[in-house]
Parts: sequence; structure tokens; C-alpha cells
Amino acid sequence: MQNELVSEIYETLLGKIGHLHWWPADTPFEVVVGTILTQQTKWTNVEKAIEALKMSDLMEPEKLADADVEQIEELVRCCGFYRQKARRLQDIAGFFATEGMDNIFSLPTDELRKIMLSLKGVGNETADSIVLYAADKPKFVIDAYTTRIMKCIGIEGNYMQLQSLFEAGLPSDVPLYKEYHALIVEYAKNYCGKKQCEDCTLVHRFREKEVNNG
DNA sequence: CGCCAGGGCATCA
DNA sequence: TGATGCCATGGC
Repeated sequence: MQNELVSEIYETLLGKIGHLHWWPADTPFEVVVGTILTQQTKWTNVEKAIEALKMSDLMEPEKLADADVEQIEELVRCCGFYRQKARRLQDIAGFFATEGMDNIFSLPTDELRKIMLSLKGVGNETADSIVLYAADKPKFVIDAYTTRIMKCIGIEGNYMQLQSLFEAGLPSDVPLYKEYHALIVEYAKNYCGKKQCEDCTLVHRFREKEVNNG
């Protein structure tokens, strides 16, 4: 039942928006940096900060870990919460510099997720974004947009419940997970206001289906 | 000027 | 488990 719904939403979004090439980055570590910086911030700000870090030759775990935190603060200031983010970035960089990113990313998916969650500044969404977009392992990312859209359609749940719902309704496929999450974000950004859903044709479509079915 | 952005954490009930 | 306040800059 709900498994079909998950697939149908994907097909609808894909037809409406088309394929996206999301989260372009030169290295997996750059993706990790992006997951922290993008928290509660627009991606255009993150691009500036990433570029600034690269210009300062800090886009490597060892170099970022050894940098002055004040310098990192200035480079990521445009992303907001810059004092927290600078310290958290440095902590994570230190972790990867010590453990070796290849070693960490070759761990089993669930183990990797747990380790990422143990880092300060890494919650459910950021951990899953790292697992999926940096380590290329199948974990479906749930964000505020996903929660909002599903609630509009009539399905509520906490993070893990929604993640289980999506993963149960889809083949365990990394490119699919990546694109689906990207489609949800792109759709919601343009069509779903925080309060009103009047322009949300996706919601209308599935509400009609629901009415017709029962 | 007010609102919100691809969250997470400490604190409290 | 769930709700609340806080972190903070930038764009519209």
C-alpha cells in the first residue's frame, strides 16, 4: 500500500522536475564539509564557504584539523551558526585525519551511520547525508521538506519511521536514493510553503487518489 | 522590517 | 519520546 505510494511520489516528482545531478563535489571530504555547512542555511552560502576553504587550502582533513579555529570561523561565517560549525568541522576533520576516511567509509552501512552520529554536530539527517552522498552507501535521507510533504499527504512519523517507510518502498539503490531526496528538496523549495500547501499540486494529486480509493 | 533556510543540541517535563 | 530555546548570517 504505502510501498506503492513511495514509488508513485518518486515517479511524479521525476516527471515534473526531471533528473538532477545533486551534490557535486571534488572529494568525499568536501561532501562531508557541505553536510555540516548546509544545516539550516541556503546552499548558495555553502558554495561560498567551500570555495573560501579551498582558496585557503583547507579542504583536507589534516589541514582543516590543524588550522586555527578563528580562521575557519571567518571562512564559514556566511553560513550562519559559524562558531559552532567551525568547531564541529574541525572535530570531524580531526576524526577523519586520525582514522582515515577510506577506513571509515568502508565500514558496513549501519556501523558507519552509528559512528557518524557519535560526532558532535552530526544528527540523523547529516549522518545519512554523509553515508549516502559521501560514502555512497544506501541510506534514505529524511529532511524537513520530506516530513512536511508526507504530513500534507496525510502520513506522519518521526525521522526513523519515515526513513523505514521510504526504504521499504524502494530498492536499495544509491543513485535512486540520491535523486529521490534531491527531487523532494527541489520540489518542496518551489512549491511547498511552510504554512500553506495551496500550490502543492503533488499533495492535491495524492489527496484526490485517496478520496477516489476510499 | 519579518520570515525562513537541505539541523543539532542541551534542557526540561 | 516530545517540546522549546538557542545558535547566526544572508536573501527576499
